[in-house]
Amino acid sequence: MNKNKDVLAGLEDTMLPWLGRAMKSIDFFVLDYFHASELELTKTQFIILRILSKNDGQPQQNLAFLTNRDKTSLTRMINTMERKQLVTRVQSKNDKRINHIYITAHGMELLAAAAPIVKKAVEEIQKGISKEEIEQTIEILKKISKNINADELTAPLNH
Amino acid sequence: MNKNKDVLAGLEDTMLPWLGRAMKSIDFFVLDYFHASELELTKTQFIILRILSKNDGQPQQNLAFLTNRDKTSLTRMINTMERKQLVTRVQSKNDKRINHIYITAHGMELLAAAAPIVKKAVEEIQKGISKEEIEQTIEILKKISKNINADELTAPLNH
DNA sequence: AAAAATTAATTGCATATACAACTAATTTTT
DNA sequence: AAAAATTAGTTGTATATGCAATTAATTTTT
Repeated sequence: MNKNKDVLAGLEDTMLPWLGRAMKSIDFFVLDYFHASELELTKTQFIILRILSKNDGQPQQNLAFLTNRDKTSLTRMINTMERKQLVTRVQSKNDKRINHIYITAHGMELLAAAAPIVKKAVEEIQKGISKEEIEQTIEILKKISKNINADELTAPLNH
Repeated sequence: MNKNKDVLAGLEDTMLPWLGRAMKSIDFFVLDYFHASELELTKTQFIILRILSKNDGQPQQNLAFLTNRDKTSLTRMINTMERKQLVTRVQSKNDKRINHIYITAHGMELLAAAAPIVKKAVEEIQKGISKEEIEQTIEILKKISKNINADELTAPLNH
């Protein structure tokens, strides 16, 4: 019975491992759902398209911030998505360093096709959980994000 | 105001995007914590070591199941971890197809070093959230995983 | 006992992600 | 105006992940 084992046992009473497991399950589930629907989109691509549908023409770095991703990760995401004609890069005329990212018609189509599939997946995921429970859980999740972001302000990051 | 936009707006009232954001924040946070402590471990490696510390000598496929990973992903995780001398593969004598995975002394050391760091990170993450709220949230997360797994039984997967 | 089916693990190919170092463009200092 | 600092994006290198197809070993059928 070592000290190490004690700490790790206590971990099961925290949200961390359960969040990890739930997220992992959800990732598989959504991936399967997309796959089964023969939807040529990944979860990340869906997230980026969704942001663009609300805020089109964002600079890459902004998009990285909005989707909580490292800018290098976003660069390569946009490479992939441009190759698949989901988005286009447009260099800014005012500042040649900046690429504005726009969703294409094809991107909008796939996003529209994804919407009902995501909606159905969410129904499955939330089955048997009351509206109040959902609201409470969302509040807790927001608190977690706030805790972390408040902490990061002391040591600003690159992403 | 198109149909697509409606569905996606409703998404914000579900747990899905908030879970995604919280998890993404946590991943960055834990990564930073490990990095700042100069701990030569990734989150995934930590998870696998933790399982092994409780259930040493698992066949790879079992380990994939226990950590909710695709078996090909696990094969490569074990490649990396074996290279770093965190674990060892031992071929079963009864069944030559099976590799049993054992944690090494070095692996145990790093796991022990990680434990207090993880503990501290969890404290930050859960700051200002009551014990009751934590318990309730864990129950919801369990329900989510159960919903998904119940669903997958109808179409068994490879992982 | 031989053939067929199943199983555990691996490899090929593709996506996603992050840190460090870099390039090119712009802004701030001096 | 020239030098220094900052900023947006890219590239190199590394980890992590999944599906499809493959290999090798074992079990089930015939």
